[in-house]
Amino acid sequence: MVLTDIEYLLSYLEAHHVPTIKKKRHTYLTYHGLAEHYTYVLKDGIIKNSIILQDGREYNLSYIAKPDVISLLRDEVSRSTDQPFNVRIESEYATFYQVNRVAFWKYVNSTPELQNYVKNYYRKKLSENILRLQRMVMNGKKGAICAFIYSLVDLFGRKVNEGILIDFVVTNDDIAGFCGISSRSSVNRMLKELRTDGVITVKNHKFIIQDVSYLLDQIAN
Amino acid sequence: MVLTDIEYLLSYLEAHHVPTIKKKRHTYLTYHGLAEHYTYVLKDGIIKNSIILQDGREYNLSYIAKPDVISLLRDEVSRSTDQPFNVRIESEYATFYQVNRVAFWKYVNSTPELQNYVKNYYRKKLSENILRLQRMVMNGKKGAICAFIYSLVDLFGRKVNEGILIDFVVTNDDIAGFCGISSRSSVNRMLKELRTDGVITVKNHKFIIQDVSYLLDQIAN
DNA sequence: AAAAATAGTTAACAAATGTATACTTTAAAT
DNA sequence: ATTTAAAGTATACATTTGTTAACTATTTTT
Repeated sequence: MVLTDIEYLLSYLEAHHVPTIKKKRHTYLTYHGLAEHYTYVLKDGIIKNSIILQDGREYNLSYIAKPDVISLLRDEVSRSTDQPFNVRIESEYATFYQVNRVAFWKYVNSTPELQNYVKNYYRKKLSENILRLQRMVMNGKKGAICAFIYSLVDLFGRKVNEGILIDFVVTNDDIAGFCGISSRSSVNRMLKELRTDGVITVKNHKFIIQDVSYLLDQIAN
Repeated sequence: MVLTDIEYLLSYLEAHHVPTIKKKRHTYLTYHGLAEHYTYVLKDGIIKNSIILQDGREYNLSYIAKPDVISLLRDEVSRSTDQPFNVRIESEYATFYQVNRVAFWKYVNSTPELQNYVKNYYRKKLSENILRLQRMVMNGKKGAICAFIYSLVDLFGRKVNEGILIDFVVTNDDIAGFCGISSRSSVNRMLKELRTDGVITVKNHKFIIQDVSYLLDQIAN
């Protein structure tokens, strides 16, 4: 069996008994701007990347719901050790491999498989980001909400009788932070339209998408 | 003297007498979605990356105004040869090195300096994109215009008596395509506010930025 | 030179989104 | 168990942005 790049990384971390740390829901692993001597690899759990703007608003970048390197963006350049994002735990618990930053990069740069992983990581994120930028720029806020909800399908979607269950609780404020909408009441207004139009329903605070094609129609491509 | 990565690439292309092609203003080098057997490196001139959406609108990604590899995003994966963007020439002429795609990647992958260039390229673009996404998402359209005009300073800015001259003609429709504004008349309305507030003036169809700090104040960070 | 296409400007009105407030419901902390 | 904080909902009104149209100026094509 051939290991994928991330599997290769995880098996290495396991084999070398790299220590893990476990953190509780709604605690922070790292803070935007603070120096950090470790590189973290999410082992299991769900985290959210965000940035707090100068005016206090929270800008949400992404959820990460499966094993991945956290905050790879800046650590490679050795002089800048400040974290690019806040990392908050969104599942009950999340566990992370905690690797010394310098040792991590020494290891990566001496292993072709991992150099490849890093390059692919950057390219994949870049590609995703360009698409997301396009969707955010070329749509209004309602289109942004539709694009965001659609993006949850890949992360948390599960087929059920009524449609696609997003098996993860997302608050209106979270959505506001992802889509650049100014308040939870504006988010609510737009979600209500989606409910009225039979696009989504909410059950135990979780979305069920009943009409995926409606969402896609709202997203410029 | 130590060459930067891009200088290293250019000197290699020169040394190996890689052919160049020259294209006129407002012609296209590549079209989004069309297959392409060459990789292009901008030698000199100014180009614009864009995508035409299904509804006909044009989404502008970036200007490139100095030597750089064009459309690096997808070519590495050998099976997908379709171009990610339109590339249109915006200067009177632009010249490009034209390299066979397969040969280009063979060369890159056998040269540590260029592997490094590619990795840095992805990371730099990713980093820029995350910041641009933040600015586009967390601002209204007027903030988007201010962020866009500010981004022109690095590309085309030149210090003059009255302020910073953006030495390149950008139309209102171009701005609309970069900022996701729906029409040139909306762009004009917002630009007029900036003119009225003494932030910019226009001379020979070129912006002169008189108040950079105003622009920065409009951009959430 | 004439005609056609492209681009800038303004205005009036429509639609989308922001803002503030109040109230209710639910979850978390004491 | 009680209190407090967080989250959802609804409404009214303000502001921003979209839409359309008309007119002018400029550039490009014929």
